[in-house]
Amino acid sequence: MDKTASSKSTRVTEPRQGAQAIRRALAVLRILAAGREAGVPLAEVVQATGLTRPTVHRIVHVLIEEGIVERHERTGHYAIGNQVPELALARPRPSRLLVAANPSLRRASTEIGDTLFLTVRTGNDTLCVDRRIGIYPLQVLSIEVGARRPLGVSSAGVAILAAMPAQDARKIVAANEKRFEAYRTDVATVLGEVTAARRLGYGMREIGLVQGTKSISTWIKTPDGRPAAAMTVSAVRTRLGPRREQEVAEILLREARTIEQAIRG
Amino acid sequence: MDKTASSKSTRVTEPRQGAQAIRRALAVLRILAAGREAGVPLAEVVQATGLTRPTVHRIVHVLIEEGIVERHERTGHYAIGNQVPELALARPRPSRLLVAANPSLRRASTEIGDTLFLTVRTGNDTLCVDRRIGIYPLQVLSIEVGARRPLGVSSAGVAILAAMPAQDARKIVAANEKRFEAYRTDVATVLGEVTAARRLGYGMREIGLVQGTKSISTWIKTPDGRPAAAMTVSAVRTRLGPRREQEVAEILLREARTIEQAIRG
DNA sequence: CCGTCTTGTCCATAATATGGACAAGAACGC
DNA sequence: GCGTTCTTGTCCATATTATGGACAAGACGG
Repeated sequence: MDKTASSKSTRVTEPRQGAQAIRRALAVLRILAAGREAGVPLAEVVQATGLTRPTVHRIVHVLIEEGIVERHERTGHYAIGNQVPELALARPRPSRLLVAANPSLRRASTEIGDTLFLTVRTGNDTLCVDRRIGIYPLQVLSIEVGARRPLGVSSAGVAILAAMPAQDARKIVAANEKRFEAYRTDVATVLGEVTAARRLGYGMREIGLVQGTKSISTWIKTPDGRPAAAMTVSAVRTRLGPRREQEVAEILLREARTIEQAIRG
Repeated sequence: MDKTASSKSTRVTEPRQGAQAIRRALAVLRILAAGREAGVPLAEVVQATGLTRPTVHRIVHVLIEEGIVERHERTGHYAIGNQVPELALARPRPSRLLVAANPSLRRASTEIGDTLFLTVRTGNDTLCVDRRIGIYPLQVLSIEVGARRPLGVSSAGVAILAAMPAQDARKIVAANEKRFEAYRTDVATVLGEVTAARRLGYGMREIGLVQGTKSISTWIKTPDGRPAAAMTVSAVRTRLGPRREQEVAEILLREARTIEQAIRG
């Protein structure tokens, strides 16, 4: 009687059934989360999840009745509702990672002077959870705390993918395929960047999500060896020439290792 | 063609179908949220939701796979997972209410000197969203930000119930019946307290949830007239005799009206 | 080693969620 | 005004999905 394999040590559990609807609702929520305050039109949720329109419509409206989703009067777009942060209050804030990373972020921000981001992996997305503004007058500020994107479209996402087994990374990238076009990229490009990052030891994007910017990201692994987060510097491209790229990468790598020690404690 | 009534002005929409499983999953989540960090054993979720054990088990484990729920190694209890605050980041923090209430809380805290709470209604629960510690050496601190309880078991809950149409209040109290016994109260007691609060103009509990304490709560209504929150003072009973109860209630009532003005803006 | 907890699993069955097809608005052009 | 092309919303027969009774397997205690 060994059907779903064991379930103790290995992480091969996924396929529990009898809850399609719940999984779908969560998939919808994650897409809505990517839309932040502004929210997302129904059609986009349909496209991003691959569900049919009636299904998404039904799910979204039930979630509205439950207070989990809100609808913007003006645009008709759907967004994460009040009740989500209310549920979140059940957990201790700030998280372990944020506490562990705080000194490193402060140190690196002072040393580097450009904008620093701390980004976590959540499912198939990256999520910006902290941001430090540097002292230089020209800062890349367009990415805010809470910003969520498919893994692979930012340098942080590339770094995180590079730090996991190639097969897992491929699976995630494939799962995000439908969402890539909105960011003007595709599976092949992303996989190429991931391979490059593996070779370099850190993630890099010559063309940041913001026009004219460049980003460098190092991954941060949990004690079990899986990448959980990334530390990123973004700056106008001209401020990150080859020599400085090297310098910045070294600082980021050093602090990433420090954070890894700190979460172990 | 008037089936589900209109849908524009009136708030009678509720009964959308085709999503039983999603609603159930959310009901489970709300119970887990009440368990905060410590979480809740399966049996208690079963009891509180009225669902069958196999159903709760299935739901909870799917939510674990999805990262929405976590399980405590030690106790086996289930709790709200990482991904919930991550979804919550999609919303602007702090909320409008928190911003609007801030000056009032500061003022009242200085004037009164005992612990002040701001509590919101969320579904059939109250949820503590802010707390101010006063200057007196003996403070009621056992209720923390994030604490969640069935509407009706705290003075804040009684105040909120008192401020809504009697019929709505009765419906909520009835829905919470199963959860009351854990707080050593029942439907009749709660309804009695609600009636008393309506007469007084504020909620009051001679026997607070903490032994030997007394609490006074005023409700805060949104512009549409529905109570959304409550402002509470808790203190050791001896510090809240009839004369001081009157004083404190007046301050709370004054600040509640101020907050109502502020959220209108 | 047996009773009494708890949590976990199975599977036939009924009920639920599904999605194709159609409808109803909204925004635009002319 | 009237077609055109968007978007979102609804219906309902159908098969897929979630359900829960019954049984199993640990964990604890005496």
